[in-house]
Amino acid sequence: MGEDKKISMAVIRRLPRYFRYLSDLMQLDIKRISSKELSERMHITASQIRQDLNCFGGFGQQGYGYNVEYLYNEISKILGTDKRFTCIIVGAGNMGNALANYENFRRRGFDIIAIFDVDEKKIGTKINGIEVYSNDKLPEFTANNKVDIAILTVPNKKVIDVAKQITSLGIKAIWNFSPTDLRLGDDVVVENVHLSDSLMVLGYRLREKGY
Amino acid sequence: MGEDKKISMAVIRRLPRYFRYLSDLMQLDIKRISSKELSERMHITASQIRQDLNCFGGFGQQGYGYNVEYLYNEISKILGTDKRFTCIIVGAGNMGNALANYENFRRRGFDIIAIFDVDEKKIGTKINGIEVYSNDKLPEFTANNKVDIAILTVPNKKVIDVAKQITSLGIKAIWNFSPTDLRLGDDVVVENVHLSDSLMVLGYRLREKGY
DNA sequence: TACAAATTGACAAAAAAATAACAAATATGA
DNA sequence: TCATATTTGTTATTTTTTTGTCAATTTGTA
Repeated sequence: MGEDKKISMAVIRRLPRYFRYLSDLMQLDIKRISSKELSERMHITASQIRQDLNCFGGFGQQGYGYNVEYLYNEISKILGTDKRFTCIIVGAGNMGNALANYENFRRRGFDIIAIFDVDEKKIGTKINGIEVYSNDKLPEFTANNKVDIAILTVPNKKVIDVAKQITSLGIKAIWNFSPTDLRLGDDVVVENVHLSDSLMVLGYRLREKGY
Repeated sequence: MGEDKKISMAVIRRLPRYFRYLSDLMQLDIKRISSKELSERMHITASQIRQDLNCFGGFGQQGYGYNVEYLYNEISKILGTDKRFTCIIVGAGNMGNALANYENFRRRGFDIIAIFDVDEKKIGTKINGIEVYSNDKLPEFTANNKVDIAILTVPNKKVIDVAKQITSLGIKAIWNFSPTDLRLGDDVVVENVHLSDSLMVLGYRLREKGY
Protein backbone atom coordinates (compact mmCIF):
# COMPACT_ATOMS: atom_id res chain seq x y z
CA MET A 1 0.00 0.00 0.00
CA GLY A 2 1.18 3.54 -0.78
CA GLU A 3 3.36 4.50 2.15
CA ASP A 4 3.60 8.22 1.34
CA LYS A 5 5.99 9.24 4.04
CA LYS A 6 5.35 12.85 4.95
CA ILE A 7 7.59 15.31 3.17
CA SER A 8 9.07 17.85 5.53
CA MET A 9 8.44 21.56 5.28
CA ALA A 10 12.20 22.10 5.03
CA VAL A 11 12.16 20.27 1.72
CA ILE A 12 8.99 21.93 0.45
CA ARG A 13 10.33 25.40 1.14
CA ARG A 14 13.33 24.64 -1.06
CA LEU A 15 11.24 23.61 -4.04
CA PRO A 16 10.54 27.12 -5.36
CA ARG A 17 14.26 27.75 -5.24
CA TYR A 18 14.99 24.69 -7.40
CA PHE A 19 12.23 25.86 -9.67
CA ARG A 20 13.87 29.27 -10.09
CA TYR A 21 17.29 27.87 -10.81
CA LEU A 22 15.92 25.42 -13.34
CA SER A 23 14.02 28.22 -14.99
CA ASP A 24 17.28 30.17 -15.26
CA LEU A 25 19.05 27.14 -16.75
CA MET A 26 16.37 26.81 -19.40
CA GLN A 27 16.80 30.46 -20.28
CA LEU A 28 20.50 29.78 -20.70
CA ASP A 29 19.59 26.89 -23.00
CA ILE A 30 21.32 24.36 -20.76
CA LYS A 31 19.83 20.94 -21.42
CA ARG A 32 21.28 18.76 -18.67
CA ILE A 33 22.74 19.29 -15.25
CA SER A 34 24.29 17.12 -12.56
CA SER A 35 23.51 17.51 -8.88
CA LYS A 36 27.14 18.51 -8.44
CA GLU A 37 26.99 21.38 -10.89
CA LEU A 38 23.63 22.56 -9.58
CA SER A 39 24.99 22.40 -6.05
CA GLU A 40 27.79 24.76 -7.04
CA ARG A 41 25.33 27.22 -8.53
CA MET A 42 22.94 27.07 -5.58
CA HIS A 43 25.54 26.81 -2.83
CA ILE A 44 24.01 23.76 -1.24
CA THR A 45 25.33 20.18 -1.20
CA ALA A 46 24.76 17.83 -4.12
CA SER A 47 23.62 15.28 -1.58
CA GLN A 48 20.82 17.53 -0.42
CA ILE A 49 19.66 18.13 -3.96
CA ARG A 50 19.50 14.43 -4.73
CA GLN A 51 17.75 13.65 -1.49
CA ASP A 52 15.23 16.46 -1.92
CA LEU A 53 14.35 15.45 -5.46
CA ASN A 54 14.06 11.82 -4.46
CA CYS A 55 11.25 12.64 -2.08
CA PHE A 56 9.12 13.02 -5.19
CA GLY A 57 10.62 10.42 -7.49
CA GLY A 58 13.69 9.48 -9.46
CA PHE A 59 14.02 12.29 -11.93
CA GLY A 60 17.65 11.74 -12.83
CA GLN A 61 19.74 9.17 -14.57
CA GLN A 62 22.99 7.65 -13.35
CA GLY A 63 26.00 8.80 -15.33
CA TYR A 64 23.97 11.53 -17.01
CA GLY A 65 22.40 13.78 -14.40
CA TYR A 66 19.06 15.52 -14.77
CA ASN A 67 17.33 16.72 -17.90
CA VAL A 68 16.66 20.37 -17.13
CA GLU A 69 13.35 20.74 -18.93
CA TYR A 70 11.97 17.46 -17.60
CA LEU A 71 12.96 18.29 -14.05
CA TYR A 72 11.51 21.78 -14.38
CA ASN A 73 8.21 20.35 -15.53
CA GLU A 74 8.14 17.80 -12.73
CA ILE A 75 8.76 20.43 -10.05
CA SER A 76 6.17 22.55 -11.75
CA LYS A 77 3.67 19.77 -11.29
CA ILE A 78 4.65 19.21 -7.67
CA LEU A 79 4.21 22.91 -6.90
CA GLY A 80 0.95 23.07 -8.81
CA THR A 81 2.36 25.71 -11.13
CA ASP A 82 0.99 23.77 -14.06
CA LYS A 83 -2.53 24.57 -12.85
CA ARG A 84 -4.00 27.98 -12.08
CA PHE A 85 -5.09 29.42 -8.75
CA THR A 86 -7.63 32.20 -8.42
CA CYS A 87 -6.84 34.88 -5.85
CA ILE A 88 -8.49 37.93 -4.37
CA ILE A 89 -6.73 40.77 -2.61
CA VAL A 90 -8.41 42.20 0.47
CA GLY A 91 -7.04 45.65 1.26
CA ALA A 92 -6.27 48.04 -1.60
CA GLY A 93 -3.58 49.98 0.24
CA ASN A 94 -0.01 50.37 -0.89
CA MET A 95 0.89 46.72 -0.50
CA GLY A 96 -2.33 45.49 -2.07
CA ASN A 97 -1.68 47.83 -4.94
CA ALA A 98 1.90 46.60 -5.38
CA LEU A 99 0.83 42.96 -5.38
CA ALA A 100 -1.99 43.63 -7.85
CA ASN A 101 0.60 45.11 -10.20
CA TYR A 102 3.12 42.31 -9.84
CA GLU A 103 2.96 40.41 -13.12
CA ASN A 104 5.19 37.63 -11.88
CA PHE A 105 2.35 36.02 -9.94
CA ARG A 106 0.25 35.57 -13.02
CA ARG A 107 3.19 33.96 -14.80
CA ARG A 108 3.45 31.51 -11.92
CA GLY A 109 -0.19 30.51 -12.16
CA PHE A 110 -1.84 32.88 -9.70
CA ASP A 111 -4.66 34.99 -11.16
CA ILE A 112 -5.89 37.94 -9.15
CA ILE A 113 -9.53 38.24 -10.08
CA ALA A 114 -10.80 40.91 -7.70
CA ILE A 115 -9.76 43.40 -5.04
CA PHE A 116 -11.78 44.40 -2.00
CA ASP A 117 -11.58 47.47 0.21
CA VAL A 118 -13.72 49.53 2.57
CA ASP A 119 -12.70 52.91 1.16
CA GLU A 120 -15.59 54.40 -0.84
CA LYS A 121 -13.14 56.36 -2.99
CA LYS A 122 -11.43 53.20 -4.19
CA ILE A 123 -14.54 51.13 -4.82
CA GLY A 124 -15.40 50.95 -8.50
CA THR A 125 -11.87 51.87 -9.62
CA LYS A 126 -9.49 49.43 -11.22
CA ILE A 127 -5.93 48.50 -10.28
CA ASN A 128 -3.95 46.98 -13.12
CA GLY A 129 -7.26 46.23 -14.76
CA ILE A 130 -8.68 44.45 -11.71
CA GLU A 131 -11.88 45.86 -10.25
CA VAL A 132 -12.05 47.07 -6.66
CA TYR A 133 -15.24 46.05 -4.83
CA SER A 134 -16.62 46.92 -1.43
CA ASN A 135 -15.84 44.42 1.31
CA ASP A 136 -19.62 44.04 1.62
CA LYS A 137 -19.59 42.25 -1.72
CA LEU A 138 -17.32 39.47 -0.47
CA PRO A 139 -20.10 36.93 0.27
CA GLU A 140 -21.75 37.55 -3.08
CA PHE A 141 -18.49 37.41 -5.00
CA THR A 142 -17.25 34.21 -3.38
CA ALA A 143 -20.64 32.60 -3.93
CA ASN A 144 -20.38 33.27 -7.65
CA ASN A 145 -16.64 32.75 -8.18
CA LYS A 146 -14.29 30.01 -7.11
CA VAL A 147 -11.62 31.69 -4.97
CA ASP A 148 -8.60 29.58 -4.00
CA ILE A 149 -6.51 32.11 -2.14
CA ALA A 150 -7.18 35.34 -0.23
CA ILE A 151 -4.28 37.76 -0.08
CA LEU A 152 -4.70 39.89 3.04
CA THR A 153 -3.14 43.35 2.99
CA VAL A 154 -5.49 44.99 5.47
CA PRO A 155 -4.38 47.01 8.50
CA ASN A 156 -3.11 44.86 11.36
CA LYS A 157 -6.07 45.63 13.63
CA LYS A 158 -8.54 44.38 11.07
CA VAL A 159 -6.78 41.25 9.97
CA ILE A 160 -8.24 38.75 12.44
CA ASP A 161 -11.82 39.77 11.67
CA VAL A 162 -11.19 39.75 7.94
CA ALA A 163 -9.51 36.34 8.15
CA LYS A 164 -12.50 34.95 10.04
CA GLN A 165 -14.89 36.32 7.47
CA ILE A 166 -12.79 34.94 4.63
CA THR A 167 -12.72 31.46 6.11
CA SER A 168 -16.42 31.54 6.92
CA LEU A 169 -16.96 32.06 3.19
CA GLY A 170 -15.11 28.82 2.50
CA ILE A 171 -11.74 30.10 1.31
CA LYS A 172 -9.07 27.60 2.31
CA ALA A 173 -5.82 29.50 1.81
CA ILE A 174 -4.59 32.83 3.13
CA TRP A 175 -1.48 34.76 2.22
CA ASN A 176 -1.11 37.14 5.12
CA PHE A 177 0.95 40.33 5.01
CA SER A 178 0.01 41.68 8.44
CA PRO A 179 2.40 41.30 11.39
CA THR A 180 -0.19 39.24 13.25
CA ASP A 181 0.26 35.48 13.07
CA LEU A 182 -2.95 34.01 11.75
CA ARG A 183 -3.93 30.62 12.98
CA LEU A 184 -7.25 29.36 11.74
CA GLY A 185 -8.79 25.92 11.53
CA ASP A 186 -6.76 22.89 10.50
CA ASP A 187 -8.49 23.01 7.13
CA VAL A 188 -7.17 26.49 6.30
CA VAL A 189 -3.58 26.91 5.14
CA VAL A 190 -1.85 30.16 5.95
CA GLU A 191 1.45 31.62 4.83
CA ASN A 192 2.49 34.60 6.91
CA VAL A 193 4.91 36.94 5.16
CA HIS A 194 6.03 39.20 8.04
CA LEU A 195 8.25 41.66 6.19
CA SER A 196 9.27 43.39 9.42
CA ASP A 197 10.63 40.14 10.80
CA SER A 198 12.84 39.73 7.79
CA LEU A 199 14.10 43.30 8.09
CA MET A 200 14.82 42.85 11.79
CA VAL A 201 16.86 39.73 11.10
CA LEU A 202 18.83 41.75 8.56
CA GLY A 203 19.41 44.39 11.22
CA TYR A 204 20.58 41.75 13.68
CA ARG A 205 23.02 40.25 11.22
CA LEU A 206 24.38 43.65 10.27
CA ARG A 207 25.01 44.55 13.90
CA GLU A 208 26.51 41.11 14.56
CA LYS A 209 29.13 41.81 11.88
CA GLY A 210 30.10 44.90 13.81
CA TYR A 211 29.08 47.54 11.29
CA MET B 1 37.91 33.14 27.89
CA GLY B 2 34.52 34.11 26.43
CA GLU B 3 33.39 31.07 24.51
CA ASP B 4 30.51 32.75 22.64
CA LYS B 5 29.09 29.69 21.03
CA LYS B 6 27.51 30.65 17.73
CA ILE B 7 23.79 31.23 17.90
CA SER B 8 21.96 29.39 15.16
CA MET B 9 19.89 31.06 12.49
CA ALA B 10 16.91 29.01 13.57
CA VAL B 11 16.97 30.83 16.90
CA ILE B 12 17.62 34.26 15.40
CA ARG B 13 14.73 33.95 13.00
CA ARG B 14 12.42 33.34 15.94
CA LEU B 15 13.47 36.50 17.78
CA PRO B 16 11.25 38.93 15.88
CA ARG B 17 8.33 36.67 16.67
CA TYR B 18 9.05 36.80 20.40
CA PHE B 19 9.41 40.53 20.01
CA ARG B 20 5.95 40.80 18.46
CA TYR B 21 4.27 38.70 21.10
CA LEU B 22 5.93 40.62 23.91
CA SER B 23 4.87 43.85 22.27
CA ASP B 24 1.29 42.56 22.24
CA LEU B 25 1.51 41.57 25.91
CA MET B 26 2.67 45.06 26.83
CA GLN B 27 -0.28 46.51 24.95
CA LEU B 28 -2.53 44.25 27.02
CA ASP B 29 -0.80 45.59 30.14
CA ILE B 30 0.42 42.13 31.14
CA LYS B 31 3.43 42.53 33.42
CA ARG B 32 4.76 39.00 33.75
CA ILE B 33 4.59 35.79 31.80
CA SER B 34 5.82 32.24 32.19
CA SER B 35 7.34 30.24 29.38
CA LYS B 36 4.36 27.92 29.71
CA GLU B 37 1.79 30.63 29.14
CA LEU B 38 3.78 32.19 26.32
CA SER B 39 4.13 28.77 24.73
CA GLU B 40 0.36 28.42 24.66
CA ARG B 41 -0.04 31.78 23.00
CA MET B 42 2.69 31.16 20.44
CA HIS B 43 2.01 27.48 19.83
CA ILE B 44 5.57 26.40 20.45
CA THR B 45 7.00 24.44 23.38
CA ALA B 46 7.92 26.14 26.63
CA SER B 47 11.21 24.32 26.47
CA GLN B 48 12.08 25.98 23.20
CA ILE B 49 11.26 29.41 24.54
CA ARG B 50 13.49 28.93 27.58
CA GLN B 51 16.31 27.52 25.50
CA ASP B 52 16.06 30.28 22.90
CA LEU B 53 16.12 33.03 25.48
CA ASN B 54 18.99 31.41 27.32
CA CYS B 55 21.20 31.79 24.28
CA PHE B 56 21.38 35.44 25.18
CA GLY B 57 21.25 35.33 28.97
CA GLY B 58 19.07 34.43 31.92
CA PHE B 59 16.20 36.83 31.56
CA GLY B 60 13.76 34.98 33.78
CA GLN B 61 13.40 34.11 37.42
CA GLN B 62 12.54 30.74 38.89
CA GLY B 63 9.09 30.58 40.37
CA TYR B 64 8.17 33.91 38.77
CA GLY B 65 8.67 33.73 35.02
CA TYR B 66 9.72 36.63 32.84
CA ASN B 67 9.05 40.31 33.33
CA VAL B 68 7.42 41.30 30.04
CA GLU B 69 8.83 44.80 29.73
CA TYR B 70 12.35 43.76 30.73
CA LEU B 71 12.34 40.85 28.29
CA TYR B 72 10.95 43.08 25.55
CA ASN B 73 13.75 45.56 26.10
CA GLU B 74 16.40 42.85 26.13
CA ILE B 75 15.18 41.36 22.86
CA SER B 76 14.98 44.87 21.50
CA LYS B 77 18.67 45.30 22.28
CA ILE B 78 19.57 41.93 20.76
CA LEU B 79 17.75 42.81 17.56
CA GLY B 80 19.20 46.29 17.47
CA THR B 81 15.75 47.82 17.54
CA ASP B 82 16.93 50.18 20.27
CA LYS B 83 19.20 51.86 17.74
CA ARG B 84 18.27 53.28 14.36
CA PHE B 85 19.22 52.07 10.91
CA THR B 86 19.28 54.30 7.85
CA CYS B 87 17.89 52.81 4.65
CA ILE B 88 17.58 53.72 1.02
CA ILE B 89 15.17 52.20 -1.46
CA VAL B 90 16.46 51.54 -4.96
CA GLY B 91 13.58 51.16 -7.39
CA ALA B 92 10.52 53.38 -7.04
CA GLY B 93 8.09 50.94 -8.62
CA ASN B 94 5.00 49.56 -6.96
CA MET B 95 6.86 47.60 -4.31
CA GLY B 96 9.30 50.41 -3.58
CA ASN B 97 6.36 52.70 -3.25
CA ALA B 98 4.56 50.35 -0.86
CA LEU B 99 7.62 49.96 1.34
CA ALA B 100 8.25 53.71 1.42
CA ASN B 101 4.73 54.15 2.73
CA TYR B 102 4.93 51.42 5.35
CA GLU B 103 5.14 53.28 8.67
CA ASN B 104 5.84 50.13 10.65
CA PHE B 105 9.48 50.10 9.58
CA ARG B 106 10.13 53.50 11.07
CA ARG B 107 8.56 52.38 14.34
CA ARG B 108 10.97 49.44 14.39
CA GLY B 109 14.00 51.66 13.95
CA PHE B 110 14.44 51.70 10.20
CA ASP B 111 14.49 55.16 8.62
CA ILE B 112 14.13 55.42 4.87
CA ILE B 113 16.08 58.51 3.96
CA ALA B 114 16.06 58.44 0.17
CA ILE B 115 14.68 56.65 -2.86
CA PHE B 116 16.47 56.12 -6.17
CA ASP B 117 15.12 55.36 -9.61
CA VAL B 118 16.08 55.68 -13.27
CA ASP B 119 12.71 57.03 -14.44
CA GLU B 120 13.01 60.74 -15.26
CA LYS B 121 9.33 61.26 -14.46
CA LYS B 122 9.80 60.07 -10.88
CA ILE B 123 13.05 61.89 -10.12
CA GLY B 124 12.44 64.97 -8.01
CA THR B 125 9.07 63.78 -6.76
CA LYS B 126 8.46 62.65 -3.20
CA ILE B 127 6.97 59.41 -1.88
CA ASN B 128 5.59 59.67 1.63
CA GLY B 129 7.76 62.75 2.03
CA ILE B 130 10.94 60.98 0.89
CA GLU B 131 12.72 62.43 -2.12
CA VAL B 132 13.32 60.37 -5.25
CA TYR B 133 16.77 60.83 -6.77
CA SER B 134 18.34 59.58 -9.97
CA ASN B 135 20.37 56.40 -9.63
CA ASP B 136 23.29 58.51 -10.88
CA LYS B 137 23.27 60.29 -7.54
CA LEU B 138 23.96 57.12 -5.57
CA PRO B 139 27.74 57.63 -5.21
CA GLU B 140 27.30 61.24 -4.14
CA PHE B 141 24.51 60.45 -1.70
CA THR B 142 26.28 57.54 -0.02
CA ALA B 143 29.44 59.63 0.26
CA ASN B 144 27.54 62.29 2.18
CA ASN B 145 25.13 60.10 4.18
CA LYS B 146 25.68 57.00 6.25
CA VAL B 147 23.51 54.28 4.69
CA ASP B 148 23.14 51.03 6.62
CA ILE B 149 20.74 49.13 4.42
CA ALA B 150 19.79 49.19 0.74
CA ILE B 151 16.31 47.95 -0.07
CA LEU B 152 16.31 46.65 -3.63
CA THR B 153 13.00 46.73 -5.49
CA VAL B 154 14.41 46.99 -8.99
CA PRO B 155 13.42 44.74 -11.91
CA ASN B 156 14.93 41.28 -11.74
CA LYS B 157 17.23 41.82 -14.71
CA LYS B 158 18.84 44.83 -13.10
CA VAL B 159 19.28 43.53 -9.60
CA ILE B 160 22.73 41.98 -9.87
CA ASP B 161 24.25 45.13 -11.37
CA VAL B 162 22.54 47.35 -8.82
CA ALA B 163 23.67 45.10 -5.97
CA LYS B 164 27.25 45.26 -7.20
CA GLN B 165 27.10 49.02 -7.41
CA ILE B 166 25.57 49.26 -3.94
CA THR B 167 28.27 47.13 -2.37
CA SER B 168 31.04 48.97 -4.22
CA LEU B 169 29.77 52.09 -2.48
CA GLY B 170 30.35 50.42 0.89
CA ILE B 171 26.79 49.47 1.88
CA LYS B 172 26.95 46.29 3.95
CA ALA B 173 23.32 45.13 4.05
CA ILE B 174 20.81 44.41 1.32
CA TRP B 175 17.12 43.62 1.62
CA ASN B 176 16.37 42.05 -1.73
CA PHE B 177 12.87 41.78 -3.19
CA SER B 178 13.83 40.36 -6.58
CA PRO B 179 13.46 36.65 -7.31
CA THR B 180 17.22 36.38 -7.91
CA ASP B 181 19.26 35.09 -4.97
CA LEU B 182 21.93 37.65 -4.24
CA ARG B 183 25.23 36.39 -2.94
CA LEU B 184 27.86 39.02 -2.48
CA GLY B 185 31.06 39.12 -0.47
CA ASP B 186 31.25 37.65 3.02
CA ASP B 187 31.18 41.15 4.42
CA VAL B 188 27.76 41.92 2.93
CA VAL B 189 24.63 40.57 4.61
CA VAL B 190 21.64 39.85 2.41
CA GLU B 191 18.08 38.95 3.24
CA ASN B 192 16.14 37.72 0.23
CA VAL B 193 12.39 38.10 0.48
CA HIS B 194 11.17 36.04 -2.49
CA LEU B 195 7.43 36.66 -2.32
CA SER B 196 6.74 34.26 -5.18
CA ASP B 197 8.39 31.43 -3.28
CA SER B 198 6.08 32.00 -0.35
CA LEU B 199 3.05 32.05 -2.61
CA MET B 200 4.14 28.87 -4.35
CA VAL B 201 4.51 27.09 -1.01
CA LEU B 202 0.98 28.21 -0.18
CA GLY B 203 -0.19 26.77 -3.47
CA TYR B 204 1.57 23.50 -2.75
CA ARG B 205 0.03 23.20 0.69
CA LEU B 206 -3.43 24.01 -0.63
CA ARG B 207 -3.14 21.33 -3.30
CA GLU B 208 -1.75 18.86 -0.78
CA LYS B 209 -4.92 19.27 1.31
CA GLY B 210 -6.85 18.22 -1.75
CA TYR B 211 -8.77 21.45 -2.40
C1' DT C 1 7.63 31.08 59.36
C1' DA C 2 7.13 26.92 56.89
C1' DC C 3 5.34 24.48 53.17
C1' DA C 4 3.15 23.71 48.61
C1' DA C 5 3.03 25.30 43.94
C1' DA C 6 5.29 27.31 40.16
C1' DT C 7 8.99 28.12 37.23
C1' DT C 8 13.62 28.73 35.43
C1' DG C 9 18.18 27.18 33.57
C1' DA C 10 20.82 23.43 32.47
C1' DC C 11 21.48 19.16 30.77
C1' DA C 12 19.93 14.75 28.63
C1' DA C 13 17.29 12.44 25.16
C1' DA C 14 14.86 12.26 20.98
C1' DA C 15 13.76 13.74 16.53
C1' DA C 16 14.78 15.92 12.37
C1' DA C 17 17.81 17.50 8.94
C1' DA C 18 21.99 17.58 6.48
C1' DT C 19 25.95 15.30 4.81
C1' DA C 20 28.75 11.42 3.45
C1' DA C 21 29.51 7.01 1.42
C1' DC C 22 28.91 3.70 -1.98
C1' DA C 23 26.82 0.11 -5.15
C1' DA C 24 24.62 0.17 -9.53
C1' DA C 25 23.93 2.15 -13.84
C1' DT C 26 25.26 5.06 -17.70
C1' DA C 27 28.16 7.84 -20.67
C1' DT C 28 32.38 8.70 -23.01
C1' DG C 29 36.44 7.90 -25.58
C1' DA C 30 40.26 4.99 -27.10
C1' DT D 1 33.96 -3.07 -27.82
C1' DC D 2 35.94 -2.33 -23.42
C1' DA D 3 37.77 0.33 -19.68
C1' DT D 4 37.28 4.44 -17.20
C1' DA D 5 34.73 8.59 -15.77
C1' DT D 6 30.40 10.12 -14.05
C1' DT D 7 26.53 10.32 -11.58
C1' DT D 8 22.31 8.81 -9.46
C1' DG D 9 19.40 6.73 -5.69
C1' DT D 10 19.79 4.85 -1.38
C1' DT D 11 21.44 3.84 3.01
C1' DA D 12 24.45 5.12 6.85
C1' DT D 13 26.47 8.67 9.61
C1' DT D 14 26.86 13.04 11.55
C1' DT D 15 25.13 17.33 12.91
C1' DT D 16 21.58 20.33 14.27
C1' DT D 17 17.33 21.26 16.33
C1' DT D 18 13.70 20.32 19.29
C1' DT D 19 11.72 18.32 23.24
C1' DG D 20 11.79 16.28 27.85
C1' DT D 21 13.48 16.10 32.61
C1' DC D 22 14.71 17.72 36.99
C1' DA D 23 17.36 20.14 40.73
C1' DA D 24 17.43 24.69 42.45
C1' DT D 25 15.10 28.76 43.48
C1' DT D 26 11.27 31.88 44.20
C1' DT D 27 6.47 33.02 45.10
C1' DG D 28 2.44 32.91 47.57
C1' DT D 29 -0.24 31.51 51.45
C1' DA D 30 -1.80 29.53 55.74
